[in-house]
Amino acid sequence: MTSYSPGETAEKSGFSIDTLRYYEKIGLLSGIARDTAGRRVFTDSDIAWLEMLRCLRETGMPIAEMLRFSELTRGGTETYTARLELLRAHDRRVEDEIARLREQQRHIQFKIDRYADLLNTEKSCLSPRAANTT
Amino acid sequence: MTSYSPGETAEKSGFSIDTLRYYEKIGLLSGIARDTAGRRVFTDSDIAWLEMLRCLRETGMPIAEMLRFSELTRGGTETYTARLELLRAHDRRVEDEIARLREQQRHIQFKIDRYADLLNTEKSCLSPRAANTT
DNA sequence: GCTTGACCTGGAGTGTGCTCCAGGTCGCAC
DNA sequence: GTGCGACCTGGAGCACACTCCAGGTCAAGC
Repeated sequence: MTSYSPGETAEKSGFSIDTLRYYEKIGLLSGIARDTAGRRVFTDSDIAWLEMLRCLRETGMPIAEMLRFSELTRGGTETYTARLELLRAHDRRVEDEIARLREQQRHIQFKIDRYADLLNTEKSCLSPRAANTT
Repeated sequence: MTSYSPGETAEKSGFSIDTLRYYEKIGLLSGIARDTAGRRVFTDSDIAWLEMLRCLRETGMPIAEMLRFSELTRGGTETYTARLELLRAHDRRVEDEIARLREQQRHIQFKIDRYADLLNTEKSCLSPRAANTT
């Protein structure tokens, strides 16, 4: 099992070293090994867990809920159902968020079209003979 | 031209009265009329502008950029190109954000499937004869 | 054995976007 | 003319998720 220094882990995971420390402090990372000098030693499975965290984080899950998920993950088989439900609820929220963004994007694109039209009209006024070339 | 009290405006726009005051203070709303008692009086075009702000806000545009957009809007025809560019850039960011969410959502759904499989396997162990009924 | 650089700790500070509060004003209903 | 509720102001406070800092430790290279 390969092991990684804090610096390597930061680079691989995309979290800063400070964020890694912060995540350990609040309990999102647990059981991180130390070397004789007290420095953190990350494993492949730590990296995998960090990727999971990154995925949840980037889809807008609040830290508090990620904490709940990592507590469940520390539990055994009997927490599978709860974990599944948590992820499914989050998946639905992501779906809703995407739909909301799409909807708002339509409004923005409508505005964009309006401005494009206004600019066109303006151009036509400046050079009237271009008005028919629509 | 219909006019609206702060309370009505809050309800119609979805922003709280405090947020409306805050937006006026920082310059996102300008030229809001007052009645004789000094109370704000909003018009239909204020409401329309608030809808635009809501749209930009909910698609993740930072306040600083919304400020820039409202300054452009206060300018005349000669800012159309700049406004168009700003909106187009934002539209692209929204597009990217949606793509990013979709991509991360795939990872989450992969995890969901894994947990669902694990639960199935577990069930099969408890009642072995169900193992073939895949 | 000394320097260097990566890391350690606890705790304070930061940026963003609101949200709340104290103390006051106004207009209307009773 | 008193009470009430909606609103006003300036400014403080808050939630979130980090990010930075001071002061210190350790291992490796020269």
